[in-house]
Amino acid sequence: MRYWLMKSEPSVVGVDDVLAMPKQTVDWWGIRNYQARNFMRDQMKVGDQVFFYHSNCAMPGIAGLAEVAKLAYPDRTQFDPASHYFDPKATPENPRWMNVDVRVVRKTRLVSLDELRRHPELAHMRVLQRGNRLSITPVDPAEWGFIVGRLMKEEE
DNA sequence: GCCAACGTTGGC
DNA sequence: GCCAACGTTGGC
Repeated sequence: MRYWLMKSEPSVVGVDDVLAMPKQTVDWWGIRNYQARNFMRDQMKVGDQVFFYHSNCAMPGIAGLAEVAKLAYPDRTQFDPASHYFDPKATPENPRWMNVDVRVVRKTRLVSLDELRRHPELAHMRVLQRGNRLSITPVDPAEWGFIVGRLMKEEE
C-alpha cells in the first residue's frame, strides 16, 4: 500500500463537497499532467491512503484523510466538448487521461502548508519543495505516520 | 494580481 | 532533438 498527497481546489471540490456526495467518493477528474496521471494509472491501488490537500486558496494545507476507492479509468471530462478539460485528441477507444476514485475517510483540522514547513521530519515532502507544482505526489510512509500520529494524539 | 517555476508546444 | 515562446500552477 502506498501513500499520496492529492491537491484539489476547494472552490471546485473540497473535502466538504466530497463528504456530501454519495459514498463520500469523487472521481479525480481534470488531471492534465502526465506525471500525475501516471501515478494514478500505474501505481495507485484500492486502499492506498491519501492526504486530501486544499490548494489555491486562502489557507492551503491538508484538510482530510482519504483513500483510493477505484482503480484508474478514463477521465470523463476529456470527452466532453463543453468541459474546460476537453481533449480533442482523446477518444473512448484511445483515452489520454485517467483518474481514480477517491473516498474521503474523514475531515481533519486544517494542517496548513505553513505548519508542515515547520517540521524538520517533513522537510523533504514534495509538496514543500520550491517550485513544486505537481498535484499528485507520493508521500513517504514515515511522513504519513508523522502527520497522522500528531492528529491522533491531539484527539486523545 | 504578481510572478517564479516548470511543463508543453511547435518551428526549425 | 533543440529551445524559445507560451501557458499553467499555486503560494504569496
